[in-house]
Amino acid sequence: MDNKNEVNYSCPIEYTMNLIAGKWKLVILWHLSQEKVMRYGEIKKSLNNITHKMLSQQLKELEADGFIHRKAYSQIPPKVEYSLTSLGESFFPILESISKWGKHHFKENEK
Amino acid sequence: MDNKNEVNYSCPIEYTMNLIAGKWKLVILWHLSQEKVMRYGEIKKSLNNITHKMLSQQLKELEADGFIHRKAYSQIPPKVEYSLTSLGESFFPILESISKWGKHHFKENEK
DNA sequence: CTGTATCCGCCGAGATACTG
DNA sequence: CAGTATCTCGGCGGATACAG
Repeated sequence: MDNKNEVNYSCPIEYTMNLIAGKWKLVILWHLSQEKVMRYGEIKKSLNNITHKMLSQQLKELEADGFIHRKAYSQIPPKVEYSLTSLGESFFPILESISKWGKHHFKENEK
Repeated sequence: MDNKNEVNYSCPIEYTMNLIAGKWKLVILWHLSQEKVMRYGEIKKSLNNITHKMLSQQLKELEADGFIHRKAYSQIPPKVEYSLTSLGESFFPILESISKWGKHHFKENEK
């Protein structure tokens, strides 16, 4: 009897990638891990070419997955602060290894 | 004078993610790092729900980016072996940290 | 067995406008 | 300032067939 009706993750990478795949999530987590607390507008400025819609969408998913915490101040104009949860912080080793790789291999493409 | 006409990678993560984003690439690299040499059919079997088209596409991109090496035997039926290049092997720290994260956090979702 | 080509439905993602 | 809703469209990705 096989588990036909379940998603069968053949490996942990597949499992993880289904949580963080996409161009933006890890980048957002990375900035939050550096700055600790960031407002919506700050996050937007730190990313290239991300649209308003995409960013709110990604933030919502990250929050739903329990990776980030959202604190809204009830005021006009609104102010919202984002920060990593402890689960979000558990990505730090991944973020570091990717950042390290990027730094190393990006240099070779610079003029 | 700002570099307006260039893609401005605000951080190394963004740079790297544009190379390996997507659900499949890291999974493929991971299996190759474990098995060293795999035939097309072996890779396909090791992945869940990937279609023929998607796999050839991903393999082609990985080869174009210099992450994997492709060795074709001129025979009928054909035989093709894929393996990591040294650049591909440089992803190992990333793969390891993701695998480690997945193993740890996947357990908590098992029954 | 491995790879390419074509057709096509669906949804990711941009643009825009509106709300509190 | 932060977020939602609607409309729209290109292209991702599945199914299928064909080639070597």
